[in-house]
Amino acid sequence: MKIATWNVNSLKVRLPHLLDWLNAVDLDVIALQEIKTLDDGFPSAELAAAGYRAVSNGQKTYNGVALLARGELRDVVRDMDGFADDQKRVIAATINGVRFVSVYVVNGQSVGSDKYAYKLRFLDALHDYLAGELDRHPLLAVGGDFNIAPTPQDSHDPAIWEGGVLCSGPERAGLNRLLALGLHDAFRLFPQAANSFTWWDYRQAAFSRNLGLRIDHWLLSTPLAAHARSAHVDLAPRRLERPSDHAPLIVDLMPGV
DNA sequence: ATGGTTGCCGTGCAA
Repeated sequence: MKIATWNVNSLKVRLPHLLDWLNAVDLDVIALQEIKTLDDGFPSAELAAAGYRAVSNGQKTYNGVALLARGELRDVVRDMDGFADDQKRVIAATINGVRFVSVYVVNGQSVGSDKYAYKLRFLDALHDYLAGELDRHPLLAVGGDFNIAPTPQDSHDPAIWEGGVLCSGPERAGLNRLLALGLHDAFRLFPQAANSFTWWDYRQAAFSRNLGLRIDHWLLSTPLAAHARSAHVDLAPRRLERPSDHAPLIVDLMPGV
């Protein structure tokens, strides 16, 4: 089973890229973030024609997440129970016996800002939410834009990024608390090239200079991580004209999970 | 040099 997570930065704008990519890469499950569209405007027919069912938790202009699958999506849950939030950042569904979560973690703007405080609260809520999901679903895969680079090697220049938003201690502590639940950063289960990133700022030709961060992740529960056979960033969609600022992260799981 | 790029029913704001 091949799974991917991709922050598309507007599903409307990126739909041609997404459809071409789905055609080129044989994926079973895709977690999308920043779809920036209401469920009403969701391109279900186009995706169905490409062979995918979809569920979404959409919002106008900002945020919004979705899950696509070749198979049936069961027990769909939107948002985190008990965390009051107008922003649509979480959706979960069970596919082929595996529980999937697509999450768009708060960006946080800058350390010490109100949005940063909201990010830390969101991470706390995500911790409690995923603890519950793990209790119910031993096979759990959480994919998304976490807006956190786990270590200094996950930014192109620690001198610039360390301590700032996306690379600060409290954010990393929040991510490490998720891992301490028994989740594993799928990308680091395998040897990877240095300077592997998933996001590059649109400005200053950051992508062509590989000035990026690794902030998109698949977190796998221990029984699921045991079935992972590879993980890689797919740079092809980021190279296209008018791309998302993120590249997809693909994880291959052995059949029969 | 406090810039720069993208997407949004927007004309500033969030990323």
